[in-house]
Amino acid sequence: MIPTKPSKGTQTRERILDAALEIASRDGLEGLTIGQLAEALAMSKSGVFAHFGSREELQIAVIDEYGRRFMDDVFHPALRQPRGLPRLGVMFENWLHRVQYVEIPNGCVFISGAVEFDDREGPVRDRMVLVTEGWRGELLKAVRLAVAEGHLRADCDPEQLLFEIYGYMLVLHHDARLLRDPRAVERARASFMRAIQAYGTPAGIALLNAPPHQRRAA
Amino acid sequence: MIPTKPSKGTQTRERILDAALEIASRDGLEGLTIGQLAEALAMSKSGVFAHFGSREELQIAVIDEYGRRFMDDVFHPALRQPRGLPRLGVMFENWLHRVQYVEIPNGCVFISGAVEFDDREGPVRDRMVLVTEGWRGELLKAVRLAVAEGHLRADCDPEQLLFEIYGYMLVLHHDARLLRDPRAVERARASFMRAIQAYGTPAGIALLNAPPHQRRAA
DNA sequence: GTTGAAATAGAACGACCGTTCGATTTTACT
DNA sequence: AGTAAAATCGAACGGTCGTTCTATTTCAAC
Repeated sequence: MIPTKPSKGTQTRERILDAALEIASRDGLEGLTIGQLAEALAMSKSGVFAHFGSREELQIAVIDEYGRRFMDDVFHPALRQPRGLPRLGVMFENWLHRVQYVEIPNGCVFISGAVEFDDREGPVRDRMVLVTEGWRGELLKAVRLAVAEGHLRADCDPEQLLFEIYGYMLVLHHDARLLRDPRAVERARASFMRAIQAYGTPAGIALLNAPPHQRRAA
Repeated sequence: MIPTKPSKGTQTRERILDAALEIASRDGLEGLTIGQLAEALAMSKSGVFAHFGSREELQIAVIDEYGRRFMDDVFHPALRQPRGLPRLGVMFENWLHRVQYVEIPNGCVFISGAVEFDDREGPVRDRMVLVTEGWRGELLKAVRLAVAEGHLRADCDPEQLLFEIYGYMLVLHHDARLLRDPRAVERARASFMRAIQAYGTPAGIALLNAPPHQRRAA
C-alpha cells in the first residue's frame, strides 16, 4: 500500500493534537480548553471542535498520542537490548532521559491525568487506566524476563520491584517540578541502583554495570 | 487565657473550611469552586466569599488546614516515641494509616495540589511548597536522628532515604486510587522495610521490629 | 431593649466554558 | 472546469466562574 498523502483534515488534526499535547502537559487534561487551543492555532473554536466531536474525545486522543510518544521514546528502543537487566536498565535510562528533558520541563500527562481522573468515572479515566497499565505491563514483562534470565533473584517479586521503580519516577517528578530540586534525577538513579542491588544476582548486576549502554545497536 | 466562645463568623468559617477540604480533596484545589461550596453549605456565594476575600485566599486556607490535620495525625503523635528508628517507624505507620483510611478514600490535597501548581507561579504554589517542605523537613530531622542514634548506618544519606520513602507514598496513592490495587498498602510497607534493611544497622533494625508500636505511651 | 457592627443574601457584571447550527470557504476528484 | 464533499468560520445558546455592589438580616455589647 503506497502511503497516501494525508488529507487536509488529517494534517490539521495532527497540528491540533500537537498543540493540545503541549497545553495538556502544562495545564493537565482538565486545563485543556477548546478556546485556548483555538487561539494557539489561530483557528475558530468550532473549527477545532469539529475534529473531535467532543472535549472528552479530544482528551482521549491526547492520552493516546502521549502514550504513543512515550513508548516510542522509552520502550521500543530498549527492545534492541538483550533480555534481562540490560534491557530493563536501558528502559530505565530512556525513561529517566525523557523525564529529564521532556516531562520535567513541560509536565507529564500520565501523572496529572492520573491525579485528575483517579476518582472520576467515565471514558477518559478508563483510557488513562488502559494506557498506564499498558506501559506498566510492558515493564512488568521486562522485570519477569530479568528473573527468568537469572539477572534478578528468583525470590524477587516483579510487581513489588515495579511498584518501587514507579515510585522513584513519581517522586522524581514531584521533587523536580514542585520543589525544583536539581538533585532529583541523580536520586532516582541511585534509588534504582539500590533496588537492583537488593533484588539482583551477581551475574545480573555485572551485566548491568559492565557495558556502556549502546542504545543504537541493531 | 480562657478560651472565648467562637464568634458566629469564626464558626461559619470553620464550617466552610471543613466542606472546602472535602471538595478540594476530591476535585483538587482547582476544582474547588465557590458556587459548589455555597451549594454544599446551603449558603449564598457572596456569603461564602466574604469569609476569605478571594479564591486564592480560600485555597491557601485549605492548604494550611490540610497540613495541620496531616501533622496532627502523622507527625505529632510520633514524637512520643524514642528518637531514631522507633520514631521514624511510627511516623511511617501513622502516615500509612492516614493514607489508607483518609487519603485513598477521599484524595490528598498535597498530591493533587503539587501536580496542579508545580508549574504555576503565585502565592498558592508558594504555600504548597512551604507546607510540603515543612513536613519533609520534619521527616528529614527524624531520619538524621536515626543516623545519630546509630539506628541507620553512618553512610546513609538522609535526603536519599527521604526521597525513596516519599516515592513509596506517591506510588501508593497512584496505584490505590487510579489502578485500584488493594495490595498497594502492603507494597508500600514492604518497600519501606526493604529500605530500612539496606540503610539500617542491626541494632536499629532490631529496635524497629521488636516492640509492637505503643502509640499511646506518654 | 437599643444600637452599632458583623454576617449573610441577592442581583448583577464580564469572562470563559462546551456545544450547536447554518453559512461559507476550501479541498479533492472526474 | 465543474461539482460534491470536506473543512472551517461566526454567531449564538445556556451555564458556571470569581468578584463587586447594595440591601437586609443577625449577632453582640451596653
